[in-house]
Amino acid sequence: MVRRTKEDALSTRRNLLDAAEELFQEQGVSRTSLQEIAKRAGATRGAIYWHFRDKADLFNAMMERVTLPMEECFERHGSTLPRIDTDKDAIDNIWQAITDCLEQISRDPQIRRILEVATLKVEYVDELHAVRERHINVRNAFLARFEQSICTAAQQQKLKLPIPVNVAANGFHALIDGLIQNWLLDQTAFDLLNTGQAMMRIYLNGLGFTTDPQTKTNPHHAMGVQ
Amino acid sequence: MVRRTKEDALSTRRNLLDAAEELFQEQGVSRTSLQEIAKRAGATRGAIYWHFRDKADLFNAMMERVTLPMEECFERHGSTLPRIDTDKDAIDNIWQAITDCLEQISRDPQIRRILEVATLKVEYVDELHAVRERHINVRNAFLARFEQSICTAAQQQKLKLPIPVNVAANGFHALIDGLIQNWLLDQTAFDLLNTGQAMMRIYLNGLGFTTDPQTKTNPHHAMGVQ
DNA sequence: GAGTTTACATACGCGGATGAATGTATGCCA
DNA sequence: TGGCATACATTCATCCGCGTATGTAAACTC
Repeated sequence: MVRRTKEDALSTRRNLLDAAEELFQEQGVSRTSLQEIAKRAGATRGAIYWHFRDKADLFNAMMERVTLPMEECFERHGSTLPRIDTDKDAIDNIWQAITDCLEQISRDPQIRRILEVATLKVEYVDELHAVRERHINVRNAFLARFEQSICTAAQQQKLKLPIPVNVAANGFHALIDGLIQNWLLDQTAFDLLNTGQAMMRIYLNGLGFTTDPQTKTNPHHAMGVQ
Repeated sequence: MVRRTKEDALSTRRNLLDAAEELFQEQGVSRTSLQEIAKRAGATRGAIYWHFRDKADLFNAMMERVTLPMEECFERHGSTLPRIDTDKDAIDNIWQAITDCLEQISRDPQIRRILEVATLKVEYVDELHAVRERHINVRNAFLARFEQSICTAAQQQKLKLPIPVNVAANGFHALIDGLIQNWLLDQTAFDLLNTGQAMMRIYLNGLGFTTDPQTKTNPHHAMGVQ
């Protein structure tokens, strides 16, 4: 084989990650050999070992391609901490961020594939525990964020929460997370975005918040999705 | 090694399943060899191949030890379909069943281990797809059950639901499922039972149901846990 | 108490995956 | 236009796990 230019190398790397994505989804991570990945990418194992240290390194690189855009959702909608004197309702930021996420998952097949791999097709142990830690960190960031928002919103609406705010945050996260995971298990079972918004309304309503029936789907903005 | 009696054989089988449980939890299913399982159980691979066809068969047998007691939770509380003229509130049955489940998970370390393996330490592909199908079936049964209950309860309380009943059921399931999975990810993060009950109250309240603040933890009854 | 079955242990052969070592042809830079 | 680094391909040695075949001694049956 001939030596490639720098752009060719990047494309090779992309092809490897794409092939890994597909094969991981089809057969699971552990049952997929580097040989197979290389073959589908039209390369050899040599290319893999050039771009990545080992399979775990490749896996982590693959995960980067989805965690980044997902985290952007939250940065887009209120990266600053909510303040009581903000014009918009504090709940609204959360609502928008989640809606944004769900839309992205519904629309982008690549994100779907990777999420499916991450939730169903990989064993969270030892050398892949970086992903697990990242998972937990994302969750904690989400919880802290939501606790703040819900606290502020309660003050805005002069509302006494029926349960402690951290419990409310945990529940909200469980709701969204469970919804996504269940949807990944059978993507024809229900509509992710609609059901998700309905769930949020029910839950927030149960907390005592008055949510104006804003089913407004935000007009798509340019996203940095690969 | 000497030939054992029938009871000894059963105990060997139990030991193998116990060892598999532990090792699967520690290193994941795919990275655990039958050799290791046999060694920890104080036996050889011969014993495994006597009791089980292969690793997938062993895995399924291990799962049986938790799916059965969990399914019993629902059979205990209203195995019959809810009727409008039933004395108790239809929601109450669901509440009790979920509470029962959560208690069992909190209490029994074996159930916890197996659930952890099932959600984090295994790849749901090909030969293990029996488990995945069982998962989906359990979910569907749960959904059907909850749809019935919520429908009946709405009539009992003369309530017009804000969202379609199947959407409400999906959301409820996602909430409980997500809660359990998140708790498994970090069991010190929150209290499963209390948070679960709070979540149910919030969600049902959001649907419009009046839930009497019944934090009543049902007195433990004898369970057929293994 | 002889034969059969059970409940394993041991031994064997095989494929396949991994990581490292080595080969190689080209792009790039001075 | 040489020389070095790049971007792989190829080869090699090793190991490990699986399934199966076979051995075996005790339990059970009659």
